[in-house]
Amino acid sequence: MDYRKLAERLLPGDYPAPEFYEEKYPPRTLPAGAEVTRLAPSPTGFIHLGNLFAAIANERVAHRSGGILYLRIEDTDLKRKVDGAVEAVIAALKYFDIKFDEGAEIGGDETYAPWYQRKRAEIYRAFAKKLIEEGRAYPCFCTEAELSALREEQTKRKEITGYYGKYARCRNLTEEEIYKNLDAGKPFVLRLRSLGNPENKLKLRDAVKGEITVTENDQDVVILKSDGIPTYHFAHAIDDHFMRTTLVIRGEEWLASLPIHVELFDALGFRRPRYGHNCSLMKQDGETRRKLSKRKDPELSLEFYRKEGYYPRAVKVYMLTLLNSNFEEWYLKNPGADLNGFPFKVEKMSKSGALFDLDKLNDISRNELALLDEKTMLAFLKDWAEEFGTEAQKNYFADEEKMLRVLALCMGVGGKKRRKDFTTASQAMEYIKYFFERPETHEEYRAGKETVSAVLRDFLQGYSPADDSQVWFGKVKEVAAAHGYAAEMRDYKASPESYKGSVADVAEILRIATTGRANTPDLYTIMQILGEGETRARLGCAAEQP
RNA sequence: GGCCUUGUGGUCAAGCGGUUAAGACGGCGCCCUCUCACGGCGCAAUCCCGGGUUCGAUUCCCGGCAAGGUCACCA
Repeated sequence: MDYRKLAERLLPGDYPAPEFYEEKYPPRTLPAGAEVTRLAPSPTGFIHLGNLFAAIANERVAHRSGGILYLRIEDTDLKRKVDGAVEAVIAALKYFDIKFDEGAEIGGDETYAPWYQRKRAEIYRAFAKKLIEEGRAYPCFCTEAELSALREEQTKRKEITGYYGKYARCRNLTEEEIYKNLDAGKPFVLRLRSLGNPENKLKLRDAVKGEITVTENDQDVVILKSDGIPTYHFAHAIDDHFMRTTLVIRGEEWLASLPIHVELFDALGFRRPRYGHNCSLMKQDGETRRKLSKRKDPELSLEFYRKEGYYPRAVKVYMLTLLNSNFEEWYLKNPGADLNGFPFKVEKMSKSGALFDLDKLNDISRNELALLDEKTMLAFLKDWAEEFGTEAQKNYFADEEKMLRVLALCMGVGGKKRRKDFTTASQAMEYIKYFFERPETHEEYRAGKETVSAVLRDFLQGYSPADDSQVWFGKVKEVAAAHGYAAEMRDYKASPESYKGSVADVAEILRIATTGRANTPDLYTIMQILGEGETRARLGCAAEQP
């Protein structure tokens, strides 16, 4: 068969020779050991936790090694295209401090552009044509119906499905048949003529999994779809070669198609990049565990964390603890340290899929928030409230001075120990509500109504905002003693039966009356922040209707 | 079903021929304490199973089993 003639018929016109592209996209001049990694999302605009997981790994590897992280958009499937998606991806990742050195909508060095696969059609066709000329690719005229019939047949006979060996009908079409189909205007795809044999195993080194066994590919996979656009596999080989990627870190779900990629790189005469297949995030679902899914699990969406008001750094810290097992230990020794200072290693990446653990994230989140100073916290909460808060919550920020005092108290700023009362912004806003709004409901008092009223009236009598905390607490003790409660905790513990209760119970009455809650930070400071008028109003109100 | 990957407490995991089998989260208890939070101390809980190899296997080999992934003109 005259392959050159066929190639010209299938992809007419002059295409540059491979050498042209080798020169146009020369090997990068980077220091020894520098890795070039990439993120290659399809432009759906939906970027989730799994994407972030891989993104952090790619970013860390590139930047730890003095290399490059770039963004390539895999827009070969029109159905997946969403307007503004690329900007959304960039913004979402920037939120987690992941920045690209080059790529779509990034600007900078244009040497390896374009970064949209749709704009690279000529390159793919040039190499497809070359493959046809070499007899390594052929047109396939099978219709979708024929293909699914074939698949059905294979399934019924319990054979491996796909287009391969004796099932690859168009692989052995005669020259006449091909031209007859072409003349008839039949649409066609271009398939790889696979030379592989699945009996043959190939041992490869995966950067995260170590030694892996790969079965040779024997599928005549589609490389150019009927619209002349490449499939993922073909575009991957060409793009990662000419963009000079050194390390492809991608999800484990790609491991199954690695044989295809191996054969494609070989057929094209390209040196393969190194691969690292990372595990996916799992979720417990009843008895079994499964990959986090877009439809079922809201926590997969990055939007979920923004809405809840997780501090972005907390999410990143959690991702890093899952990504590198020694990260947690390092971070324990260097709390609040620059995350980029951690010596991230691909080899340290986990080989098995981790169950996503919200408890752990929450713990990390509390710790991260406790690390902030009140100004940073204020800015974070304010931003959150602007976007997701209620009108009332937005108003909390009208008096910044007061908010700063509230935050300082709730975070334990100035005290010996930081407080860790909230894990997210939404929770924090709920938590500090009583500083800004009168409590609508009050938790149950343990004391009886008469006692509550009496205690409150008594306290109100002696209350003076000028008191310091010592004097203030002294007065609480006096009230306690006057109503049959132990003023000193140790007295109460020594003989609980001699008292109605202890100061703690009296403090509880005051606490619930002013905040509505039985548990709050230091009550003295709360009254100071509320001010005399508000404090008296709340206590008085509670005294009348406990 | 074929192929590939993975199996250490409930979760994330360190260890990789000899260890009382780290640590973190969660759970429970105690202490501190005007409540809560913080902090401190402690407890319960783990090497998937069966064969080898070895003086000795959680660690090495083989075989099971289980879980996950994947089998498109989607990426």
